[in-house]
Amino acid sequence: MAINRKKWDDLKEACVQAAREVIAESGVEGLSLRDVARKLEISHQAPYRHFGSRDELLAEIMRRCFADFAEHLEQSETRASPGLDLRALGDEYLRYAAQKPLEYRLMFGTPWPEAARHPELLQQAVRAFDILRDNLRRKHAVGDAGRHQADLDALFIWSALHGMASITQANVMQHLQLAQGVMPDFKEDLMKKIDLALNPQPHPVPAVKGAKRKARA
Amino acid sequence: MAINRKKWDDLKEACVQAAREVIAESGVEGLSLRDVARKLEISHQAPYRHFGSRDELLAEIMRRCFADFAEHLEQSETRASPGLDLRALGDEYLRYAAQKPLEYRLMFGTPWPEAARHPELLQQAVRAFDILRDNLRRKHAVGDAGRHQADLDALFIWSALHGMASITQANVMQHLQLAQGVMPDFKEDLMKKIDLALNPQPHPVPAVKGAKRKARA
DNA sequence: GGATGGAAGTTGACACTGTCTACAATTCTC
DNA sequence: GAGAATTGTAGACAGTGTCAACTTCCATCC
Repeated sequence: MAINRKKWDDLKEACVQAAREVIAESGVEGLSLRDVARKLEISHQAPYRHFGSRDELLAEIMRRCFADFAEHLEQSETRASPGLDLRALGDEYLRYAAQKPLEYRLMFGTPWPEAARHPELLQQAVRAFDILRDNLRRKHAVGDAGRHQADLDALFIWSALHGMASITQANVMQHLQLAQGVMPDFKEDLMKKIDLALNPQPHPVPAVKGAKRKARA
Repeated sequence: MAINRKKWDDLKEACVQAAREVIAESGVEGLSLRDVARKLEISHQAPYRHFGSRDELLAEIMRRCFADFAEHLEQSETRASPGLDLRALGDEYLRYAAQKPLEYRLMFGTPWPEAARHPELLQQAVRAFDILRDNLRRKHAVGDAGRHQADLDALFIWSALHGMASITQANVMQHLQLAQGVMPDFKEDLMKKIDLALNPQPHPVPAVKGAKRKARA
């Protein structure tokens, strides 16, 4: 039993691994179950013993990406000193998107394969969002008003971060003829503006490159 | 000559139109040149006389979407009273995304078909961004520093707007168990935060729905 | 006028895909 | 070991994008 179970897991695992390689080589659109089978030197129907369809394989890969993503975010949070955790969270979000563009595109740029039919996928995705939301809830008063504001803040941060991540990856930025030095400052400036939006300053502060402000407790 | 030319344009135009219908019915992924041909009751190879490949047809549709999008943004700008133009621009951006989700997804959610090979597509996309950028340049000092800041502001606004648009369309929001009334407030709150980030307040102002402030000259 | 050349549209083929069905082999259970 | 269930294979089907050869048509030139 154990042996059989192991073999089964092996091939399923191998399929996922091979599929990720195919995606890395040819993109999500280029993923084909037959490519996966060829890579593993098995018949073109073997993967169907473990995944009912191409979409199911894709959903499994996406689920793992979200789990991996959420883990990264969680780690960054526990590493950061208190008060800087939001900043660290944003850094980690953007670092992940920059370092694993294919995974990021897979999670946020691919039409979801019938989300309702893949609850585990959904669960991991919500988990990632909850890390951000829980963080913000700690900064707001308890009660309905606090939760309301925390959710709005979370959606705003997510919007800005996701917007930047996908714009950066769209490789259209090179054609915008941006002023000298804008691209390297993009991230820092965006973080600063998020901070400003969440913590309106009593006194206007001139924008200084690299300037960071601590989030209020 | 004129007749011939017209016939040619007719079929090319009809292909684009039919393709947009197919996309509206089955999504970008479901677009097939053979579907287009069937819809027009022509042979499956006829569209190839006008578009070298499926990607080329897609690029043409995307180009038109961007042109249409840019036109909408421009109109909103000329309609708005001065000082409110940025606000109107953001409103129009989000309205367009909400009312034409397929077009928006096509422009910003589809992997571009080799951007370098479709300069007209790129040109229309940059045109849309330039509307936002030109608007911001008017609010900043002339010179390198002003251009630098205007570009950063434009990228930030674009990030936030695009982030919100794609998050809203991802139909994942329904599963986030957001607090009561968060979704209807999402847009207004995001706009307010963009404003706060761009125009830091000398004195903290309580958030009032619909409050608008004039941008600094 | 008629010949001619090129463009537009058609037909047929090829390789590829996802997925269904029928079959063989392997492994677990009794 | 016999039977049953799981796992893998082989073949087929409809669908796709795209190449090549063919027909049809129309504008141009003699």
